[in-house]
Amino acid sequence: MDQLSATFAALADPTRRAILARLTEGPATVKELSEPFDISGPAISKHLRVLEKAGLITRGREAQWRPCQLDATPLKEVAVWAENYRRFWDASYTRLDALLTELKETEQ
Amino acid sequence: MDQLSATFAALADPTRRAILARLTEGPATVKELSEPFDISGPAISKHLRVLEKAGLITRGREAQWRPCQLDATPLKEVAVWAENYRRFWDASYTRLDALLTELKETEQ
DNA sequence: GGGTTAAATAACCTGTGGGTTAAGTAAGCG
DNA sequence: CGCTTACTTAACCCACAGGTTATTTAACCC
Repeated sequence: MDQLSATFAALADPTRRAILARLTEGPATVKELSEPFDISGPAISKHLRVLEKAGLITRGREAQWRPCQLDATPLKEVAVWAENYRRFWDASYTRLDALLTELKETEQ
Repeated sequence: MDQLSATFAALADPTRRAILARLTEGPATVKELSEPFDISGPAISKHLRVLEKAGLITRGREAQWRPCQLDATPLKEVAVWAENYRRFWDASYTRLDALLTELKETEQ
């Protein structure tokens, strides 16, 4: 699976997006991250593994804790990818497109 | 499934992203869209249904053709969502964060 | 009407995603 | 050493995603 697909797949789950949001406030342990959800520890571990494989988090080791930290690098790729479609949602670009089309027609 | 999750899930597949890229060049029929891939028609139909449910394409009806058209609106949501993480990948923001932290510490 | 083309639907297979519980690993602590 | 805490791994379940082939629907064309 390519990098971008892995990133999108990781982001498709609300729990994982919530984990990323929490990590914007700073590093956290697995226990802390699991607090807001009523799903089991192993389920959280799996989510973290997906995020780690997608390169969205890095993990440390401090005694019996495995602190997680956000790595937003892949999100830059997402932003860049989405930006390429800006002209298709942006109204001013749409008007520009219409203008260009019109010009092209009058040329012929 | 919420809108954002549906969008990310739709974007997680490379075939579907390729279809969106093709549709930036203008509307296309199902046949035309399936041309570049060596997967069956029904498989393409399923991909299109996913894209349609995510609101990324709209479909018309012209005789026996069902032309597909790009609707990038959900991609704006993606861009906005990703932009919220800009300060975590942008180096200058990182330096700003460091500066703010430093300031906060000297205040105490 | 009969044949052809475009596309969707149905039925099926297989892999994987997200969840569970139970057991294992690893570190702190009395 | 033995107990507790933090976390992972293993084994399992079920739903769904992505693919297939075969069939159906719908429209055009002769």
